[in-house]
Amino acid sequence: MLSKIEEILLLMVCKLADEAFAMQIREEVKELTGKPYSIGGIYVPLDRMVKRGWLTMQDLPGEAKRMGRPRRKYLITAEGLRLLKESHELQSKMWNLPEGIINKIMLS
Amino acid sequence: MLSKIEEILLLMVCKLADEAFAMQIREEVKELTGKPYSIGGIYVPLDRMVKRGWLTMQDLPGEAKRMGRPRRKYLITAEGLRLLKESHELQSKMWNLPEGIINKIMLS
DNA sequence: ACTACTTTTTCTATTTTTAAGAAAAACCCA
DNA sequence: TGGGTTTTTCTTAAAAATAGAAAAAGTAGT
Repeated sequence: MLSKIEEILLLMVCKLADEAFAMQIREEVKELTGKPYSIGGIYVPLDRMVKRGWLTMQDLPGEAKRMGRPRRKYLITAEGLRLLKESHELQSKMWNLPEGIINKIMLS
Repeated sequence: MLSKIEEILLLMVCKLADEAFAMQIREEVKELTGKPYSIGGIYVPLDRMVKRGWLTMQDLPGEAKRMGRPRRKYLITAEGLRLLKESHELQSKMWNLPEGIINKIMLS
């Protein structure tokens, strides 16, 4: 099962598409959650997912005009997509509860 | 931020209401996710959430006809409800993406 | 009442993940 | 060339997930 941060990161990679660089992703996560994330908090799970084959990296050496190391673009794999879909389906299932329960939660 | 299992457990406590005993919850989680969970996989996060004030426990000594120790019923607190709501809102926000991206994922 | 059995909880140990950030690498421009 | 900026690599510490043995408490049969 995907962890929370893994799910968020995979989704942000999909969303950013050609702009899916680690620091851009970090920005998106901050915006989404409202909380700043440490550098390791982004790279560590991203790299773990690369190792597992849920993401791939594509080096863009010097191509884009910028400072720093060769930027790495992240791309989601078929397996990554499958897991993300599965995760979303679990959530739909989870929250598919009787009206009364949902109201109790959402009106709290 | 709630972890995946914490969110599921809080939700199952809400759903089961008067039947929110650990082993019942374990059954529900298995049914929801399709995977069996170890005993510790249920009790450890439940107890952690009690310590944090997201759940409370109510002892029902001998009341219900059954074997074993006095059964413990779990109840969600106001703080637990708040976190669950927050978690749901984050998810709605996350998955609120352009149609094209959603399709790419859901049709994979 | 003693014993065997069932159910639920308590407790512990191991592995995995999260989290934070220092240090290194690569590039830019004066 | 040398100082400044950006991105990545690497390391460490804390928290969470996972698995399951052992203990507790009651029941039923003899």
